[in-house]
Amino acid sequence: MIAIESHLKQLLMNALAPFGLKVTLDEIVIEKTKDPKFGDYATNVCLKFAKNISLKPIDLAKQLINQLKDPHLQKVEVAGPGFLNFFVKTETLTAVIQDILRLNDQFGKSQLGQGKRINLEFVSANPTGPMHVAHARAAALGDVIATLLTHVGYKVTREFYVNDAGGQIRNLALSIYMRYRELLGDKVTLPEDGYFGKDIIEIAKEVRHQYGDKIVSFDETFFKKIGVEKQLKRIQEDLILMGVHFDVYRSEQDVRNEGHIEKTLKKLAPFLYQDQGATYLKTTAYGDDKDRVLIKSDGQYTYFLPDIAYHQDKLSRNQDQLIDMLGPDHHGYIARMKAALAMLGYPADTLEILVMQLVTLTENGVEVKMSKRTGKGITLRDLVEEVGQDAARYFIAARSYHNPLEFDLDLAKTKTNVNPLYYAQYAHARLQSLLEAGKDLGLDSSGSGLDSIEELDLLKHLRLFPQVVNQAAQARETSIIAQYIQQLASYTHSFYTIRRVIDRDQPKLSAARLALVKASAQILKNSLAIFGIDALNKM
RNA sequence: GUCCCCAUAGCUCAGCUGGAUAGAGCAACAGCCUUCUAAGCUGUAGGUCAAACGUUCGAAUCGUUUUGGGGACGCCA
Repeated sequence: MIAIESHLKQLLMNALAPFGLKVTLDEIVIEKTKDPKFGDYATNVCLKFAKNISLKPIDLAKQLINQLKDPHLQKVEVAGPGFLNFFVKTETLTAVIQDILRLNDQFGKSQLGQGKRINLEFVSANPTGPMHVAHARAAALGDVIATLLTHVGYKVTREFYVNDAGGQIRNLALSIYMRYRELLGDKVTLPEDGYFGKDIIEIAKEVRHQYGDKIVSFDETFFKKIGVEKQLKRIQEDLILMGVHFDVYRSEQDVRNEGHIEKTLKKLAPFLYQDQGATYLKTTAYGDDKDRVLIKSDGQYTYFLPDIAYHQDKLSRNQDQLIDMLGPDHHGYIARMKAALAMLGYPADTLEILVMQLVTLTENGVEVKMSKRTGKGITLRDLVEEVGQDAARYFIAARSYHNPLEFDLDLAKTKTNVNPLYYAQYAHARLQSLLEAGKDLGLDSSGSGLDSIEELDLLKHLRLFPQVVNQAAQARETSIIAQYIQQLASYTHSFYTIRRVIDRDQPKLSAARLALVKASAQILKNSLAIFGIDALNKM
């Protein structure tokens, strides 16, 4: 299959040269037309560059058109104020069918990333309690972005940072201990910043079951270890519910124990200073709006210092680029972490931070804040149990991460056309049933005889898939794939309804249409696979 | 006060490396099943792209300002 956009760009670049216009490929914009009367593709180069050589756009277009002879083009027209409209030969458009049928699930993949290693850190929920809907969003998005990057040739490591050190974990340990004492009949006062959830009582019960009543004093290390283990296990169970797998769980405590902090401090030495007993990092030297404390006056580290050490640790594990996915409350953190990495000598684009916006849930048009079961905030588990893994993943990843997400629970549960995931699945199931019913007719992948609007729309859209995947990966925008899927499903349903595929009086045309059906089904499958969703053969 | 995100149809959202008449789904209305899955299709209606100014042959898209909404600004993590 010829990549028509780049082909046309090349053609235009060569054609413009004799006019004294030196234009790079990147400066030439080829766009898909909205209206078939403008052909298949259009360019605005004449509008853009005519004035450089003191011509009217329309005159340049008229002269240029004679240079634009090409075997793939049926004709080229000048339109409007100076657009060039390209009408592509049908044979060129149908060539995509053969490519898809040859490459199957490889169609759409590329080597754009050239094997570059990307470490994508996401979720990293604190092991102090159950994961909530915000974590669900991070989990689904991160996982789909990772798949997307893998598709375009990056080597991706999915990483979860376990915040198992620091004050909050001490609070967790203390909370479990107090609940444990409580079980033994003691009157206790829970720590002010403690954790009061039912999960803590459960853990205390398990501790008592396992160790009996013999623990008399607060052994911080012991309770931390127990607490983190239990909570992390729960988190991992939840991630499985979401269909998310991490390659690396990296413990903050390990990062600390392995001496990364000391090493990092040493490297940062030129940028450190003391003030009122605290150690500051001069992040303002690299664009932050104020300097940040690394070591508090009581000798404890802030969160920031181990986190710098952690980023250094990730990079030392042979990673070319880091991507962090964070919630909106962390946006202030971007400048300081980038500053720190710059001080450590890394190029500015080493760290990329995706700031994800908030999630709200609605039911019957009303925002749902509390879980019906627990009366607390809605957990990831509540969400998956309510709508299922596929819908949860699709609804989350179908929206751009940088906009707030309104998750409509009713919609995700609806098994009708209202639900975009069902719409796409239904399209796939219908195509599969055609292939089943028409398997005696064979497939004609040459595409000869396909010339209706419905067929051409579908063909043009199928051709776009590889570049859509690349574009989505580069923008880290899974929503672009969802848009593509909805459009593909729409073209598929129109084609299905309007053109009869299996017609035994016209076996040649049927075979050609079946090949198109097979190709379309394959791309529906490939695109859903990016979301980690299996296409359904029957519904 | 500073910073980040956002504002497009009644609702949920696309479109934003500037381009021809601003799109989709839902909701509303009118049609389409004796033949491949009606969980579908076709059509009608619905808009001051928050506002103003600017850049441009051309602005929903770029810039400035204003308004409105959400969030962040710790020796918390």
